[in-house]
Amino acid sequence: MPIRIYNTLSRKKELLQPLEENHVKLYVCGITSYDYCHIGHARSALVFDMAVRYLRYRGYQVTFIRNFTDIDDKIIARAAEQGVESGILAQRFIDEFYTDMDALGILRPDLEPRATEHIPEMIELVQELIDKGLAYPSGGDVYYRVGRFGEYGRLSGRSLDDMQAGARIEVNAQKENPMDFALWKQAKPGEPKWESPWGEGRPGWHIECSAMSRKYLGETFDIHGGGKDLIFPHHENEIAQSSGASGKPFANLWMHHGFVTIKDEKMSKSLGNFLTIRDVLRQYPAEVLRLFIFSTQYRNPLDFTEAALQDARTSLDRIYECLATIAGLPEGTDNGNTIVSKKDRNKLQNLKSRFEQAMDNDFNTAQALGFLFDGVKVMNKVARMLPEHPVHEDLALLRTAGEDLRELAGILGVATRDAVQYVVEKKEKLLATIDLSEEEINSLIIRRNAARENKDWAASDAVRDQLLAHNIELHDGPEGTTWDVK
RNA sequence: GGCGACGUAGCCAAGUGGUAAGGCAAUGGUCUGCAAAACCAUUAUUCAGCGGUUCAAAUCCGCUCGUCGCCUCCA
Repeated sequence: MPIRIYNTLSRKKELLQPLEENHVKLYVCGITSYDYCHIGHARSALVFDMAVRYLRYRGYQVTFIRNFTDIDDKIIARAAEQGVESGILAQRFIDEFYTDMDALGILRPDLEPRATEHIPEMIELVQELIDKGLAYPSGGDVYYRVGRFGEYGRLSGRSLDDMQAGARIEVNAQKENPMDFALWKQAKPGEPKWESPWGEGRPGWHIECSAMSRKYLGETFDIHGGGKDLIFPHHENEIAQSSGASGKPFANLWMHHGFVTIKDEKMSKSLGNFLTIRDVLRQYPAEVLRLFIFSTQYRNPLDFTEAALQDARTSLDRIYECLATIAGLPEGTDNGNTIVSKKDRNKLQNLKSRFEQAMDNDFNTAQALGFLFDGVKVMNKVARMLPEHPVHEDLALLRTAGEDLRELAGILGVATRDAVQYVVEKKEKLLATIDLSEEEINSLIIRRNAARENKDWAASDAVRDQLLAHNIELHDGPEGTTWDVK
C-alpha cells in the first residue's frame, strides 16, 4: 500500500515516491531560539516525530533534519534586552528546547544543523545567486530579485501583483522591488557579524535552510515540512533561493501542519495567548498531550481546551486499562470452543491493516486512533466474556491484539509504558492524596461489612459516605469489598 | 482588498460519489441490599443554508451565511 501525503505545492494528496528507493529525505524548519517553546512548537515536533516513526515502521530509511535558527533579528533584540551575547541566548533556549523535547519523548532528528555553523555555505549560495543575476548587492545588503524567478508565489498560491496590491510593504530604498527579500544583511554596530564579499554582516532568515538542506540532503529531496505560517514567505523564499541556484526542483513534497488555537484564535507570542510546553506538562503527562495533538489530522486547526485534555487523559487510561486487563488474563485450556464472533475476530486481526490504511492516507491519526479505540472496545468485550478457563486460541487472539495495539500506539508515542505498572502507579499517586491510613480504611470496611451482615443498611451506608468524604470509593465484589481512590 | 482553509450529534473528531468510524458526556443494562467502579449496549434519516450535476452527494459545482488563517516575525 502506498503512502499518500498532501502536498502544499500541488494542493493534492500525492504518492510518496522517494528519489532513492526506500529512503526518505526530510527537512523540517525548527525553532528560532530566543524563548521557551509553546504548544504550537510541540505540535510541530510531535507531527514530524509521528511521521518519521511511521515511515520507519513502514520500512523506509528516513534521514530527518531539523535546523536551529540561532541568529536572527529577534534573537539579537532579545539578547540586547537581557544584556547577554546573542550566541549565549540562542544556546540557552536550544538547551531549554531539548528539555521540552525530551519531556515529550521526541526522537532526535538525524542531524540538527545550526545557521551560525554554516555561514560559508550560505555565502557561497548567495554568491551563486548573484552570479546568476537572481540577487544583487545593495548598500552592504544582498537582496533576492523575486521578479527574476518565474515560479515565485507558486507554493503560497499568490502572484507578485496580488501581493503588491494589498500588502503593507516595507519602505526600503535599497530594494529594486518591494517584494525582494534579504539574503545578507549588513551588520549594524554591536550586532553579531561575519566577513563576507559584501562586507561584515549576517545571513537573512531564509538562506540558512537552503544552504543546509543542500549540504546534507542535496539539491532536490523528498519532503520539506513546517507550520502553515511558514508557507509564506519563508518556504516561498527557500524555493526561490534553492531552485533558483540549482535550476532543479527543491523539495518534491511540502507538508504543512495547522495551528494550535485557543478559543479559535492562533496561539502566538504577539497575541499573548500561548501556553508553554512546560506549563502544560506540569498538568498533563506527555502521552496525554500526544493523544490530544493526534486527535485531529495534522493539517487541521486544533483548539486547546482543558476539556479536550481531560478527554485525552481519560482515553489514555482506557488504553492502559485494556492492556493491563490482557496482561492479567488467566491460564488457557485446550478444551472448548472459541467464544469470539467472526466479526470481532476480524476487527482484532485487522487492527494493523486498519491503522495503516488510516496513516497511509496523509497521516490521518484521528482515524487511526479511532480504529485503535475500536480495537480496545472489542478486546474489553472479549476479555469480559471469557470463561474461567478460556481456550488458548482466544487468549492468543487477545494477546496478539494487545501487542499490536501497543506497537501501533507506540508510533504515536502513546502507551509506551508498562500497562500494569501504569495502573498501579496511578493508584499509588491517588493514594498519596488521601488522609486516611490503610489500617483505618480497613477497619472501617470491617465495621461496614458487619453492619451489612446484619442488614443494617443505614449504618453500612454511613460508613461508605464517611469514606467517600475522604475520596475513597468502595467496590463490593464477589471476592469481598475493595476500595479505590476517586 | 487579495489568496486560502474550515463549518458533521451536547462537546471533540473521522468519513471526499454508494447511503454517517472513534473518543468524551448522557441514557439504559449487567453487577449490587442500594450504590459506586468496571464492562456492554444505545444515542445524527442526517452532515451551516439554498440551488445545481448525478441512478446515487456530507462528499462534485454555484451562491449565501458564519468561523479562522496567510498576505509583516511566527510552528
